Amino acid sequence: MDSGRLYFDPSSGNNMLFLGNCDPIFRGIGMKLDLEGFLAGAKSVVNMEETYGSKRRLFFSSPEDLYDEEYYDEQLPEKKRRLTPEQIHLLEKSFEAENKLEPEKKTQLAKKLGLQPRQVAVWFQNRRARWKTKQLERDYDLLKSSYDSLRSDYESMVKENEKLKSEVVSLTEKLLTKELAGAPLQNEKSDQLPVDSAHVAAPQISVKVEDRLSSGSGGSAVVDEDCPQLLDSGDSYFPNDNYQECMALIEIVQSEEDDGSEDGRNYLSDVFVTPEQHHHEEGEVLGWWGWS
DNA sequence: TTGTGTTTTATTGCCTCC
DNA sequence: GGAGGCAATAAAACACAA
Repeated sequence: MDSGRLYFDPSSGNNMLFLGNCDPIFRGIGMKLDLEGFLAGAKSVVNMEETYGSKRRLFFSSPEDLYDEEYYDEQLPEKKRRLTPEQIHLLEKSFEAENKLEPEKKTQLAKKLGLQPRQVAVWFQNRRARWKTKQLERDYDLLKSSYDSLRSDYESMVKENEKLKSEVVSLTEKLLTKELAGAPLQNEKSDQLPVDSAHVAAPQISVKVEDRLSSGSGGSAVVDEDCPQLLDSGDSYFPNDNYQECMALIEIVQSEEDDGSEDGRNYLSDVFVTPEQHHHEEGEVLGWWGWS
């Protein structure tokens, strides 16, 4: 560790290589050498494998070199030196062009920068890692804004839905009130509540027909115990409260209406029915009104 | 000045590909 | 099996507040 490090010597303006602490036998010994000289092929000193890792790197051609005074310096340089802005600029430019290095390009770049090829490789490796991290952040931001937008759409739709539901309830009430006031609605029903279109959006609610028909005056509609089910048993557009409110009104209307109707039917009987009843009720043609 | 957090450079170990 | 890539990590360098 901490061996073969490059640093910039401000006094000479040269990139220098720090050799020391690289091997048990050299531990504690530090030395400097002129990198330019090294790169130019100064042969007496360094025989270095490019690859670090588990391999042992050889710094001296012979043990004698270890004791050669000219390579020592009392003042130990920094262990790690940051690259100069110029070096980084060139590396960045190369990275922009290509984020992976061909071996030739690596050597070429290393020479140009006065660095070891290994340093260039490491720089690219770290640069790729940084790029990846940034890319992940960008992707996260993108997904988050997309999620936020969808969520906001969803929330406004929920609000709109609530609004429409309360509108339905209030209109239903008005309708029933009108009916209670005595206005015959038989002819209006098909206009106001076309069965086909109504199918699309209503919970299925039923009134037991036999109950409705059983007596002249006392026959009250009874809500089927199993009835308050929605077609889609999951999310309801028609909360239980509203449903019960409506059913209470229907009960009143129906008990009023039974007396006078010709066939014992009113438009509400067409409206509130379960699919089961739609099939089971004998002799009765029941419509149904559903919300989707 | 010092403590602390962040960034950069370098190492290690594992994996894949040829 | 060697070369090269990547993830994880160490450690130096740097930035900055107190």
